[in-house]
Amino acid sequence: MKMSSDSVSEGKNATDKHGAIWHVVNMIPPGSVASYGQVADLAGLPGRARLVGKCLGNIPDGMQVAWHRVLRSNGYLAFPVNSEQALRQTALLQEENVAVFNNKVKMRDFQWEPDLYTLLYDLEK
DNA sequence: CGCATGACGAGCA
DNA sequence: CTGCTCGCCATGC
Repeated sequence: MKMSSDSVSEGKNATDKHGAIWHVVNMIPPGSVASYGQVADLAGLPGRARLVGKCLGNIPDGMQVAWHRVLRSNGYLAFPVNSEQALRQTALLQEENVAVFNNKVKMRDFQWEPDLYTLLYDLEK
């Protein structure tokens, strides 16, 4: 059958991407954090860090996503110091024993490192 | 059409 | 550490 190359094609539409992203984010274990780029990579969207940020800013009402475990690759929270969002994120992180100083987390100590099983199985579902 | 803007990131000076 | 450039791409003007 013929499938017009426009509008369709490319197996992933926006919805699929959002789903993949939220799936990855919700796999980050409590007490660990991941960067936007890391989430993008694990979601099969290399180089799409900004897309991850966009998704986390458009979480459907009611859906539960561990958005607070995602921050910049350099360890800084993605929000301005003392902003409402930064304060809330800091509180949520400290509740799971993730240390936040000066709007920043030490990635060396808290960055999530998925084990092989997670990479081969859990991330595929 | 170009141009600016994002919950971003890596490289370089 | 700071600042600048370029890559990324959806959106809006």
